[in-house]
Amino acid sequence: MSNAPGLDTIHSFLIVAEELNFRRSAERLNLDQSALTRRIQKLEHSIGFKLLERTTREVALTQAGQSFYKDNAHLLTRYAESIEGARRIAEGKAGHLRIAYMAFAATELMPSAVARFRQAHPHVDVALQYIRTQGQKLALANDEVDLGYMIGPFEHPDYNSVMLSSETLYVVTPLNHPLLRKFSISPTDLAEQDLILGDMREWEEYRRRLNDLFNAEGIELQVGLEASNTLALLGLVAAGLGITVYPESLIGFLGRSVEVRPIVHSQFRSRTVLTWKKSNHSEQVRAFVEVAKNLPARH
Amino acid sequence: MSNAPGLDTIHSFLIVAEELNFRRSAERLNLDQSALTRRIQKLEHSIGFKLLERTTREVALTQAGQSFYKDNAHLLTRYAESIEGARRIAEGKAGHLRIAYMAFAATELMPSAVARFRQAHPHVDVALQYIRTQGQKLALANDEVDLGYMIGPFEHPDYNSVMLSSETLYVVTPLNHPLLRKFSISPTDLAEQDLILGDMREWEEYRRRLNDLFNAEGIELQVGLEASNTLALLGLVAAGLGITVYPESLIGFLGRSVEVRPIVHSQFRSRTVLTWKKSNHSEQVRAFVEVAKNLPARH
DNA sequence: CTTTATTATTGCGAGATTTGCATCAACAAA
DNA sequence: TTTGTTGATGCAAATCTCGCAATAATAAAG
Repeated sequence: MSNAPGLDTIHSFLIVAEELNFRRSAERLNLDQSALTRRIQKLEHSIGFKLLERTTREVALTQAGQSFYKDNAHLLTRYAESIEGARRIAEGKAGHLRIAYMAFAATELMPSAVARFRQAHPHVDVALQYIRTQGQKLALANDEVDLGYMIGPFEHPDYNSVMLSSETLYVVTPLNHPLLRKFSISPTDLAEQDLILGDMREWEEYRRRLNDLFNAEGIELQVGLEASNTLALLGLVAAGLGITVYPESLIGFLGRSVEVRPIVHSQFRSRTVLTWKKSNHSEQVRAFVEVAKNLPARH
Repeated sequence: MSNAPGLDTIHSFLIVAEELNFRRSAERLNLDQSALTRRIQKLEHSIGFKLLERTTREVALTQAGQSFYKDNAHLLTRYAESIEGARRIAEGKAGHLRIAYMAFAATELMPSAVARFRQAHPHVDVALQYIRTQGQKLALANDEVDLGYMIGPFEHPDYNSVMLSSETLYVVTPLNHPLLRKFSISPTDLAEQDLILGDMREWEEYRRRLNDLFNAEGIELQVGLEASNTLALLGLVAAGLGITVYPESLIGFLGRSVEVRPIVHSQFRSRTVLTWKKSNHSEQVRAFVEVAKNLPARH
């Protein structure tokens, strides 16, 4: 039993079983007729019984040969299909991809990348999941997602990450707010203002980052109110209870009840990175990152 | 594409995919570890992409490798099963057999052979078909049946046949018939008797044979009446309208309303042969013939 | 930090396998 | 009888495969 036949040998038998003629079969196989004869002989020897009944003038399938043919007729096709399926995955044209995203990537960065990726790789099924930055780090570690759009920067020896955007932060104020007299705002202008921010549980990383930024400038944030969603937050701002700070990608979605002004300061930016495990060698990940990095700049 | 892998190579990959360790896999395969490495390398080269991601310390399946594994996990099992199925047929332990029989084989010869054959080859399904001798010759020629129990002898260059029985012929008479005074009958005793036989359409070959036998003795048959089935025939005999001739195998089935006497003459016998096409190399046929030839003599 | 142990890979020569060419034996058709 | 076609076989060259030994990478242990 040590000598299992090759797929080519099985293929040879299938051809002979169809042609019932060694010379023609050998021709189809681009093989010498004697070699073909020997392949069949060896195959028969390896399984222990005759598959073909042959005289010098005629070749016929034995009953066992018929059964063997019927059972293995599609073996090669199946094998070829298994290769094609695997190849599509290897080339990143199939398989699946689980992508996590946080709020700031939800409006522009993630959708446009996913749209373009799906166009290029229609056979890859993409699963999207809203997870906040901290949760994404756990999800990545546990291999629950393949990629995460998170607030950056993020440096870690086990992960790769590329910075996809560094957006200007904007101050969001009620209409007719005093700050609007200036066309652009500096961080120090916000020192005395009441801030309305998302609460810690929901806006964790963003709050942390903002704190760091202001502290670096020697400014202590005065958070007067908290809300857990954007709509509530905007309502409070519009009502004149304070101001808030949002990255550029979101301000296009704000209503007309508030005004915005950019914060002019090289450090006051919101950075979004795309992160994945270094040990994740999936070709789909590579392909997606490629797409995400090279998105055409939005006017 | 000319280098299709061997089944052993595929097997090797499956093992490695399970073990995720070349050394252990090589051990399971009774193969040097370097040879295993090369098999996998060659396999990957033949399909054009990597199946395994390996460092010197760890082996992991690529996504493509996972897909390839899943698709081919049962390839070897299926192949092994295809061999087993074919082997059973090759050994005559499976497959199918179509057997035709005529009346004289129906009571003893065919049933006992079939019974014994099915016991030895339970996986062969046997299809039985009542066909008269002439019809069997057509059925065999058209490959509609594999074997035929027919009235013999039958000689033909394209067919094999073995004689299974040569039975004494018996005269069947009404009770108290004059012929019963003799314990055994000679053919000439029948010269003046009224005979009742099966009609030509239903009893074709038997009638032909009987005619030949009597003619060879210079006796012209006087067929007084014809019937198309045995029961009607016996009824006519019992009613005293004539006598008839049956082979030994049937007289045990006759009722008590008639008497029988053997015909003592070396040529006056009914021969039953089992016939099959020489071109039919089915192992089941061979096996059945073997069984049929070597049936234990009945009592 | 060094040593040790374990891993997969690579170089190489011996042996086995496969191939193509030439030839043969069987047999059908002319 | 001749001719042509079939599958099988002898043989030598090319190719492939294997096992042994050595190597490089790296994790674990001292």
